[in-house]
Amino acid sequence: MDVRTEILKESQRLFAAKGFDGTSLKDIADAVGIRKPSLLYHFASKEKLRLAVLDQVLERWNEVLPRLLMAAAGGEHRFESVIRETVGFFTADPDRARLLVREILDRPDDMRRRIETHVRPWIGVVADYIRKGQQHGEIFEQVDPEAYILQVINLVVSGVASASSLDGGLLPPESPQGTPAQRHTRELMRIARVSLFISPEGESRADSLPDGSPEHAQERA
Amino acid sequence: MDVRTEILKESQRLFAAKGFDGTSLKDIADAVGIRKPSLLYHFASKEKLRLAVLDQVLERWNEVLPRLLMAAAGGEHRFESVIRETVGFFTADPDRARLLVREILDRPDDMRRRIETHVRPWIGVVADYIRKGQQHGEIFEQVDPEAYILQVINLVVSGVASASSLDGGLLPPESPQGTPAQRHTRELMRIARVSLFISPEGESRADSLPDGSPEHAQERA
DNA sequence: GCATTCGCCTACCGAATGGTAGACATATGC
DNA sequence: GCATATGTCTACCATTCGGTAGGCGAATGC
Repeated sequence: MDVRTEILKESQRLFAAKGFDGTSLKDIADAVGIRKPSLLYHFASKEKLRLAVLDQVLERWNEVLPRLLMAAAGGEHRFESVIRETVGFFTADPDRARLLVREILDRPDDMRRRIETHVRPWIGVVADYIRKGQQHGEIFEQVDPEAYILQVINLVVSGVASASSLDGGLLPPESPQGTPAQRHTRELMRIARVSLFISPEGESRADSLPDGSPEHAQERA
Repeated sequence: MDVRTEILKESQRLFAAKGFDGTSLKDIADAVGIRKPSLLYHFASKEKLRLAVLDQVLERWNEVLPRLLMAAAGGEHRFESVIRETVGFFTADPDRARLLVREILDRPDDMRRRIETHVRPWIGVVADYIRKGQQHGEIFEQVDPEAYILQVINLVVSGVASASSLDGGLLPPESPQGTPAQRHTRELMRIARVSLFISPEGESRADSLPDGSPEHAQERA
C-alpha cells in the first residue's frame, strides 16, 4: 500500500483511539514502520496531518451521501434505508465516529463551520421531507424537524463512538435478543421510526434486524 | 474559595474543554493563579488529579440519583421527571457531559468498570419499571428495555456534550420554537416519551417546555 | 518561646515533544 | 552518462512536559 495512505490509515486509527494530543508523531511513525522525519516528509506538520485525516473521513461521507439520499423507494422504507445506511457508514469503521466526536469536543468552532457547509444542506432536504410528511398526516405534528434530525445524528454518531464502552459493559455478550451491537442498532432504528411516524393503528412490524452491517464490512478499504 | 476546590473546578473546566492530554499542569496552575509545584502539593500527580475530577463528577451524580429515582408520582409523570432531572444535571454544567464522553473515548476499559458499578444498578431498576409497563400494556412490546435506556443515556449525555457545536451551528439562535437549547431538550423528551409509551389514542399533549433548567443554574456551586 | 506543619515558592531535572538540517541511496528524465 | 527529483535516514534543536529538591514565611500546637 502507498505509504501516504498507510500514514493516513494509522493516524486515523490512533487519533480515534487516543486523541490528537494523545498521539505523538513517533507513535504514528512506529505504527507505519518508518522514522519520524519520513513521516514529516509526507505531511509537513502534525496539524496538516490532522486536517488530512479529517478531510478523508468527510470526503468519504460526501461520497456515500448522494447514494444514501437517493436510496430506495419513498415513504417509511426510504426513511429507514437512509438511517440504516448512515448507521452502516459508521459501524463499518467506528473510528470515523470516534474521530468526529473528538473533533467536535476539541475544536467546536472549526467543526461547526465544517458541519454547516457539509451537513446543513441535506438536513434541509430531510427536514422538508419531514414537514411534507406532517402535512400528509404521516408524521407527528409535534416533531421539530431540525431538532429531530440532530437528535438522530447524535444517536447514530455518538452511539457508535461509545458503543464499545457502554454496550459491551451493560448488555450481556450473548442474549436471545442478539449481540449488543444488534440490540443497539435495532433499538436505535425503532426509536427513530416510532418517534417520527404515526403508527398505522396496531401495526406490529416484525422488526427485521438490519445490523452489524456486514455489507459494509469491506467498505473500509 | 478553598484552593483545592478551585483546582478541581478549573481542572474540570480545562479537561472538558481541551481534554486531559491537551491540558498541561501549567494551564491549570495559571487558571488557578498559583505555580505548578503548588498544584502538585495538593495533588501528587496529574493522574491523581484526573481521578479526583472524575470522582467529583460521579459522586455528584450519586448524590442526585436517589432524589431522582424517588421523584414524583408513578406513571408517565415519574418517567418524565427522571429524564428531566437527568437532563438538568448535565445542562446545569455541560462540562460534566463533555468530561464523561472524553473519558469514555480515552479510557474505555476503565470507564466500563466504573459504569458497571455506578450505573448498572439503577439501569436494572428502570428496566424492570419498563418491563412492568409492557405487561400492563402501557409501553410498547418492541422496546428492548436495556438497549432503550442506553440510547436515552447516550442521547442526554452526548447530546449535551456536543450541543454547543451542533445546535448552535444548525439551529437558528432565535426562532418561534424557542432557543436551540429549548428545542433540543423538548425534542429529546418527546423522542424518549413517544418511543416508549403507547400513546393513549389521540392525546396531543401541550408539551410544556421544561428546559435550560434554570432551577439547576446555581446547583453548580 | 519554639518546634512543627502547612502552603507556596524558585530553581532545576530528565524525558518526550514537534520540527529541522543535511547526508545518502535509489530512481527518473533527457 | 549525468543531473535531478524522490524518499528515507541519522543527528540534532528548542521547547514543553510532568515531576522533584529544597528554601522561605506564616500559622499552629504545646
